[in-house]
Amino acid sequence: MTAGGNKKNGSGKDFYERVFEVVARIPEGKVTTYGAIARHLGTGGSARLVGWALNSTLSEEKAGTNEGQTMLPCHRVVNRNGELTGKAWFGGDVMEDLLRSEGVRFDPDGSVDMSRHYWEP
DNA sequence: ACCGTGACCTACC
DNA sequence: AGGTAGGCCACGG
Repeated sequence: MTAGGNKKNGSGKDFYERVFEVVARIPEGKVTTYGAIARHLGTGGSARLVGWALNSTLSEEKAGTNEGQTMLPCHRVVNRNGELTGKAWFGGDVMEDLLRSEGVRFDPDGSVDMSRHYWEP
């Protein structure tokens, strides 16, 4: 984790907070894409930052900073292809199970039905 | 201040 | 139609 395992506390939560808000606003049974979020934030072409932001936020959550409601439904965030990219980060099939629990339909390939569950900020 | 990395996306060949 | 390459912004060291 040269640059992945970050832990910025104090200043620099600008981007993370923004992503957190958007992702937290995702309705149940709906999924959005990194690019859409990035574009909404203004980062536009830097969709990777969104995923990175989630990673950082997750780090905080894991650290125990989740005083209020630090539940970031990263499982509702997928790539442009509808694939659960961060599935590995979740720890196996937790992501898929969560989405399925919400009523999300999965394609035979294992991707989410963007046509029915695509939500845009 | 620069380089390297990152859960991506778009464009060109 | 498929594959490859580059780009974008942000953060750590």
